[in-house]
Amino acid sequence: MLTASTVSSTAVQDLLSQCKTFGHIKQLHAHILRTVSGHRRNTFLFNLSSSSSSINLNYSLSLFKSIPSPPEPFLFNLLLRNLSRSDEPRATILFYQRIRHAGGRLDQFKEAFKLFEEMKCSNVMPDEMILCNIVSACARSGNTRYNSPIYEFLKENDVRMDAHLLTALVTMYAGAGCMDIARQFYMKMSVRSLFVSTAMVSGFAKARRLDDARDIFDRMEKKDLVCWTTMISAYAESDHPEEALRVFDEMRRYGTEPDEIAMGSVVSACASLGVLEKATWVHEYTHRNGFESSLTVNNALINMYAKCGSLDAARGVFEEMPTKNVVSWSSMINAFSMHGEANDALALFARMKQENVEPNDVTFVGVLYGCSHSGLVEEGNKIFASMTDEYNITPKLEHYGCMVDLFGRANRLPEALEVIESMPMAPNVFIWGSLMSACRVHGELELGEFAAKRVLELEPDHDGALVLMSNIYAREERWDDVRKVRRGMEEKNVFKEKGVSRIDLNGESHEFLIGDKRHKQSDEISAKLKEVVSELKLAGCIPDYGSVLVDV
DNA sequence: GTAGGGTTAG
Repeated sequence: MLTASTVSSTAVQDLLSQCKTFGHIKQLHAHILRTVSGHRRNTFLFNLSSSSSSINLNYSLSLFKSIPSPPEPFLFNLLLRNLSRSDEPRATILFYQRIRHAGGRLDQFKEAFKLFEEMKCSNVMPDEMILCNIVSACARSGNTRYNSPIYEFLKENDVRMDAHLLTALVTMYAGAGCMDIARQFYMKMSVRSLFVSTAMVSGFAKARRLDDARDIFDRMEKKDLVCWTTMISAYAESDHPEEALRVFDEMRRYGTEPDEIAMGSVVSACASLGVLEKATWVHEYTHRNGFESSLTVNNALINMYAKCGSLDAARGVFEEMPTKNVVSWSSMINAFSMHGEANDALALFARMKQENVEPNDVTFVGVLYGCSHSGLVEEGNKIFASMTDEYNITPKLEHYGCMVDLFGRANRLPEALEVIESMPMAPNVFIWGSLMSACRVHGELELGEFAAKRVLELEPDHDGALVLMSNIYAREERWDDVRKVRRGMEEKNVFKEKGVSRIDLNGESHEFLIGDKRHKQSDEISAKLKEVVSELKLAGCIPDYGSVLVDV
């Protein structure tokens, strides 16, 4: 590669632009050391460091370190630009921190960032393009803790906010869920791209602010498939499946046809709708439109059929799939678990193993969920242990939740409590809530009160915990306490959320609420229910009225 | 130079 014996600046620049491999870099490095000295050597080394940062970051940094005198700000910028384009957003962010402070977390980049200290002395100001890259690198890192220092830096230095920088800022804040700040920047923009508007819609959707999301969406002059999909999945995930399907219809009226991602969201909307007729309709739709082999769509269909009550149809989709991935297996396992078929779930888990499909953490949630709902305590316990022993998967909060449920449902409450105490993370409302429900079902008032109090610490208006507390006090005839809890609930407008059950028969929807006589066959249904309950009693089952809120 | 969506669980 190297032929010139005398090295001019342009020759080195030429050679630099030819550096495509690590070997080239090392060759050129050696050449510069042999043939150039003084200030020019420093400049060449710096250029080499910059252009090698995309090939070998560590080497680039050690090159940088070897430069004896601090380079000019321009050169710092060059390196920073290359760094910020690399796939390692953390490098940029830590680098950025180095510019401002000596502190900050140093791990694998520790060595590299020692030298960035020098930048503080060299009075460097990253240019706008680089700042834009830094902000976007920060967004990609997904760590919100860098947001405000970067913004403060922009403010302190009175950086001009152009469309690029604003887009990057909106994306960063929207991605971090800071929607009010994101909106401030969004409003400053005179021209708003599809990208930045979609980022806003998506951010509001994730923050469960659907009206704000819809507002941005409705004001968009142009809409493409991605932003339609964002709006559809926003409704689907926020339990507004009807609205999701309405937006889907509107999209097609506009002449936009779905791809498999959009289709997956639509299927998912039908899953939360829970209506089998709609499910079969969407299934046929996917076939008519060429999605019959789509992994994503088929995975969503398995889940949809399971949630619409048709385990057979779910199994049908699963078995027919030309290719399956871990999501397909997990979805089918969960489908069995959901329907109380833990043995089928376990059998499928075993088959998955035979076919050498590696389970992931979600797979285990499905398996454990099945075990807990079918009372397979020992089996579930073994599987939980195998996560760490065999599969090298660290149990998450959800898995501990399943274990609390597993022991709790089986009336093995001390062990359920042990699980909570052994957790490496702080238990959340669902964990304590699970223990609380188990205590309620099994009449363990003392532990139940303890669990309910933990729930209320985390969520003071938790309806279930307040009702349980009031019922526990009522049982102990502590009427003052009962009144206190009840009055508190009234003042804060907390009501036990009423569970509605719905069944769709022949295209007609039938809804039932507690104490509800609206249905035209209400009397017949009640009579049949009584009959079933008395048969259950004969078979040894005792109905549980413990959770019914008694009006005091 | 910037930059947007999805399927399993919870």
